[in-house]
Amino acid sequence: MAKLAGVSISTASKALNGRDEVAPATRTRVLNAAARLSFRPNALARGLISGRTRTIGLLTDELGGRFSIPVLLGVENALANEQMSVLLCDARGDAIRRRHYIGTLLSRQVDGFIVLGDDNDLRPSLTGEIPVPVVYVYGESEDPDDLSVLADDEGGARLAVEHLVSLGRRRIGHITGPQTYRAARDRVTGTRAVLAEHGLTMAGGGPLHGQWTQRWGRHAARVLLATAPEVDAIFCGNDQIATGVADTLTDLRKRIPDDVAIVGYDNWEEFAADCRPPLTTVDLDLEDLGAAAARLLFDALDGRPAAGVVRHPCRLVVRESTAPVTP
Amino acid sequence: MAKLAGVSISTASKALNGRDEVAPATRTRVLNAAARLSFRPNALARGLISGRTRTIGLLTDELGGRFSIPVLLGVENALANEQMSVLLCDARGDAIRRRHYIGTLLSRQVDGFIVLGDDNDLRPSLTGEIPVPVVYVYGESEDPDDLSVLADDEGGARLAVEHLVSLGRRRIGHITGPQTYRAARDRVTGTRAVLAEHGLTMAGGGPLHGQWTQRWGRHAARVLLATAPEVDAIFCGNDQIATGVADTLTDLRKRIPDDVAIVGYDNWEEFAADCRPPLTTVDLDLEDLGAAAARLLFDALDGRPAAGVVRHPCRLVVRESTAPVTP
DNA sequence: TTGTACGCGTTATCAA
DNA sequence: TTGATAACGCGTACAA
Repeated sequence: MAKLAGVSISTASKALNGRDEVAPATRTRVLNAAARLSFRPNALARGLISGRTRTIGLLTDELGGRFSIPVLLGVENALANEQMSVLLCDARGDAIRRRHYIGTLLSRQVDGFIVLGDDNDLRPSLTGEIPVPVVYVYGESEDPDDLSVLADDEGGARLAVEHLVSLGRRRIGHITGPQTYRAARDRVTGTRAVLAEHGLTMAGGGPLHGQWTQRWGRHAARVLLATAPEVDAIFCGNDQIATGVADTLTDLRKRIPDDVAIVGYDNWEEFAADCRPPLTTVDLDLEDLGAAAARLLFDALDGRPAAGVVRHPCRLVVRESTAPVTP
Repeated sequence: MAKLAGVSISTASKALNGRDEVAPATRTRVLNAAARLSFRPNALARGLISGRTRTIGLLTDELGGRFSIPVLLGVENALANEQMSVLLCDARGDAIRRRHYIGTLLSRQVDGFIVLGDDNDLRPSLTGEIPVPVVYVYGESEDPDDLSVLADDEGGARLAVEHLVSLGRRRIGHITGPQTYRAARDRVTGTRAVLAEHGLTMAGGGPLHGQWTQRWGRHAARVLLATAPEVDAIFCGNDQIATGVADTLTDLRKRIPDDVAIVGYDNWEEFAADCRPPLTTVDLDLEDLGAAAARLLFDALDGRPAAGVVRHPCRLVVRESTAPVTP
């Protein structure tokens, strides 16, 4: 290519990289030649010299789950804006595999890591094995010196319950997933806090913990209506549970939202928007979460590392399953 | 590292790469030193020499859709088994962005491409812009000289309808998505073929085309039952439609599967397994599809390129929404 | 069996 | 303003 332009290799390099120590005429000659040959500088050679590859490693544990993808998308998008690329590795929750991937990524000289949790519980820190910056996203690292970017589940629950209270609902129940999930526990905490602030107690006496499924929603709704027939709103731990709850309420001839309002969680479009009726729900803004993690990784790469926990706010999406109490 | 082992760099290289022109004692010394320093050969430098990076570019258009992820997972898994890595790029259906990504991936010297379609329609070939092997998966390339690995939608429909016929169902309807989708058309073709082979016609006179949603399923089921009240089975274009159909049948006091059997499509766990009743459905085996594409890419990288269309078989998953006709 | 020298494609330094 | 040269880390032919 330099030959085609009739200059030396180093001059061509300068011309292409926009350095100003090159004559305009020469530059255009080089650029033309490059275009004609559709020349692309070899990123490997560049990385070898600069020590930076403009590549980050994305380590996940459960890409199949529906939370990983939006986060991944947000990360990828933010990285692309900075001309960086993603090497994707799914360890499938296997420690051996994870170690192996870390080695692979390091040998490929990635500039940094993003570790994507499969649920939002605490997870062992990997930072000790990794000599480049690491950001944890969705799942929190056990090491408080690491940087974790998380969805604000407590805040999301607050949004949901405050919405119900503001609509005049006073007998609010809560049906959610297994207590072993931090997401479930945090949402209970947020729910309790808001109820207490308004001098209310939870209908049914406490949260009903079960599975994250429609089936559990259908069952739990029957239980809740048996123990607390006067319930006028149900906040559900996710949209599938909410769908099941809606099914049961309909079976029992309760009108939604007139008799009982329902709020879901996750804004899983296929469930929430197509429910009968469409669900008011909490959106985790996961794509934004991923983008935020990527930006914090850039900061670390630029020598401005951070530590601790960043909580990313959720958004309330209002649809037809909630409305003011009818007088 | 070589220093620590007290040998020259090239001797160390030979020892690590298992070449037999090195003394056993030396080798162990080198290996020890490498382990102590947790030495990892620089993949960039290797790639620079060998011309092969053991990296492939995965180009998608709509990672958000639920079909991409299983395929991606299958690809990633198959690649990891061959010690290869994936650079992930989501063009989001934008041609500009796609060109840009192709350039990025080429400059990073990927060994090959996998192009993941966002739906299974024909798509323009990218092979002209790409000087390394390319395999198209899920969506077919317009150029018959390219290699496309696709789900066998016609075959999947055959599985579903043959299952219904074998259960003694004779008045089979079909509710599916927009006719603009090749998936919908192919499944209609398969359905018609099987019905014809058994001397049957489609209940309702023909397929009902609408959206891929529960809402459409609920509506279309009413339409179908109005025009063909004797229908004893409904094959649905996806699991969401099937869920909607099940809802309406239940509303209309039809028993599933006693009065009407239902088959879905996709085996989308959250819908199919948690439906009332759980759905018999067709699984596209997408992870396998991705793995197959990866293996065909390896073949091409090894100098055994292929062309044309590979159709990957589907699997019938039988649950409670189908059963033999009661005498 | 081991070590020396070269080259992969690029950028940076420095001499011309 | 341009070009020669070294260096990045590794693998390999070839010399010792």
